Amino acid sequence: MSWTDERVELLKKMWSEGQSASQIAKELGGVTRNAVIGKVHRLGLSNRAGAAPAAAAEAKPEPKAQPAAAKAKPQPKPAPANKPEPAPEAKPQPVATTPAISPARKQIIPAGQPLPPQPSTNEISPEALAKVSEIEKKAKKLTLMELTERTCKWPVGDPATEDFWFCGLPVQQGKPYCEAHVGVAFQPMSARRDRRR
DNA sequence: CCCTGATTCGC
DNA sequence: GCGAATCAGG
Repeated sequence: MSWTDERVELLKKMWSEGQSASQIAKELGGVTRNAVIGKVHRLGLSNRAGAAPAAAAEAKPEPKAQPAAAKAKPQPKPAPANKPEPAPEAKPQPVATTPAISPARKQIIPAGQPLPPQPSTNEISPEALAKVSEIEKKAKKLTLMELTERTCKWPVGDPATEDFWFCGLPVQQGKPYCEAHVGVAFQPMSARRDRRR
């Protein structure tokens, strides 16, 4: 595949829209994200200047004044030092509360058996909760089968209803949930204690 | 581990 | 000009 006018145009469009290089590459097909990034640079729009007003104070004193000896090929190649790897220490402890109880559930009585006692909202930080309800609008609303190792597995709604789905947003590394849901699922023990009412 | 963009350099 | 390999960061 070569960079035809239309392909370049699509590239420019998507790039200025904030699409990632990999997304653009997928859309275009026949190219890798590296190719896209390379092209972006050659086109000179690496600064995402597509629509960004940009900060006036763009102090870019980069003289770029490389002495004639530009061919300089330093590459100090620092030695990969060992990683002491801090220490587990104060690791937040997973809270085993049942997620459910989305704001949408309200007072509707589940069609089936009454749900088990739900600790729900009262023990979760308001901030985290707010964050959740906000991103839930953007949720992918996946079905059980659509979940992958990389999609948030946070359930939303009532399983006894049609109004039930899984968040599906990109998960936080290692975790089973997206950032927002990790926020309500995992809490430092202290925070949990303090909230006790 | 997954992803992001940035850079280098042989082709 | 092109883009894989690599780098650097989240």
